[in-house]
Amino acid sequence: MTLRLFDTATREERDLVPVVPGHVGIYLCGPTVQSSPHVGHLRSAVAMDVLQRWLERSGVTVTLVRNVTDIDDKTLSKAAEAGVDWWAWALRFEREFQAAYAAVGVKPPAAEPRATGHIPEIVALIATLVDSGHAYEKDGSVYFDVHSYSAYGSLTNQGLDDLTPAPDAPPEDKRDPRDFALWKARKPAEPETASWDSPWGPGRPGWHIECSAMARRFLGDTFDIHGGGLDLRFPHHENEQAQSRAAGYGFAQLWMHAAWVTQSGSKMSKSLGNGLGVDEVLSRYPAPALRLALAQVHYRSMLEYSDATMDDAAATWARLAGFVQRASERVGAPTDEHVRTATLPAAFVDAMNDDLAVPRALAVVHEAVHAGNAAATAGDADALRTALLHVRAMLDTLGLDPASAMWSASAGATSAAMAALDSLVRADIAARATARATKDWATADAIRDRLATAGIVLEDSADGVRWSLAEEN
RNA sequence: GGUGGAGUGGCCGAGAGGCGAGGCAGCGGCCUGCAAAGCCGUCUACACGGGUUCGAAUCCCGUCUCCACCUCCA
Repeated sequence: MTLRLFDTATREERDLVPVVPGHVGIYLCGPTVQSSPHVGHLRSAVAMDVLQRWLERSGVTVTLVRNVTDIDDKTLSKAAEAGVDWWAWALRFEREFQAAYAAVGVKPPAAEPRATGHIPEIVALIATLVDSGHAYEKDGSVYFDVHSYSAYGSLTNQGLDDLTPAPDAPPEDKRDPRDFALWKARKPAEPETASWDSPWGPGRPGWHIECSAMARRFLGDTFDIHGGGLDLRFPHHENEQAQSRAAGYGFAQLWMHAAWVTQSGSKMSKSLGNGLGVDEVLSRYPAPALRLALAQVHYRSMLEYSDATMDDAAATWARLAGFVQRASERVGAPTDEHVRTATLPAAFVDAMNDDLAVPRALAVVHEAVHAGNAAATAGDADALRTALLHVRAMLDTLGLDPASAMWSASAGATSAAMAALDSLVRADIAARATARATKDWATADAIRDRLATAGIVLEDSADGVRWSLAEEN
């Protein structure tokens, strides 16, 4: 198998050639936990989760590290405003982010390191840069000297002269306005708990250096893939790469960047204040529909978010889940082992290997669903069984198998509760059948309506009446 | 100003020189007491202007519009 991925650094698709055969190390820039997660935050995480699942399906061992930036200027200022300890503020939102990732089926990363938990590695890396002349200390802060590293700008295809410093940027004590902070000296107004000892005095790490240090700690000097949102390319990723390579490490071999989630054409962002909360969306739509909405547009394309986006995704999800359920009732569900090891349709494999072309892959899924439905209509059990297996196997690799433990409609209910509910619903179905037999449509419809109000959907079919829990939350 | 991305049918969204991806919605039919689901059939495209070619949504030139990064941002 050859997986081709678009490398943002070289701006071309490249074969993924792991540093260690059979193993892929991925570093994903996680959240700065200073406010609640919005839908846009989930995009890069879902994209990387799809990548991880696809690699694992191909027999590759994946180590995915997603950091938590638990200290920065805004965390300190917002916590101070709220009168809360900064570390409590950070942890509160860290939990919210974890819950949001989990809600849309993102696998927990192999490691989820916090910046504040890796001060020794950060200090050591800064010391290396100071010793080799790539960084300098000034009044207790340490800055990276962009002139000392000739490849600075290579990640984003920019020369030093192209970079125009913000006109209103404070002069600080830097040799060049483009130099960036590795270590920030403690300011008198900041709490003591927000500073650590260092060879340059008390202070805290700059944003970029923490990722360089943690990536090396968990993935080694050279690793395979570094990912994040498109907005992190510059300055964050450019700076990370400059630090790590200036220090002598190979760092990331390939860069992946996920595009925006937009609303009315504008990027969702904290600073614009137009971020749509994950909780709000999940209160209105099933979680797998949100995952589907986020995954079904290619990860490098803008994703315009609106109610229509979610309505479409919810309808698509209902169609997929409905097919899997009906088909399973008819020909039996394949075992999980069978689903995980099934041979995938070639068109699906080709699409996924072509820079994770999920939209194309989903088209193959839809074609299989259609083939399955047609087989069901024609009474071809073998063809239906094959379609069901293919559909579930493909959706499994996307983290969207409706019959998986995570997404099955009754996942939150115990089997005892479902059995009890079943006996009650069966009684109503029997009563309705009696009414229908005497063409008492009013009574029959009243029973169906009452169940619908309770969130139970009845469907008449050639095989009899089936009931299911409504998908809507 | 520098760097990068995008304009496809009513909507979403793939594709990237010749076989009209797929989904949603619409229309006609089948099934059905009705509904739901499903099946069969079907309409509507490639921002604009030139050019290359037997043939262009796809390549080339130009134009317009939009978005992002260059300051914290997934």
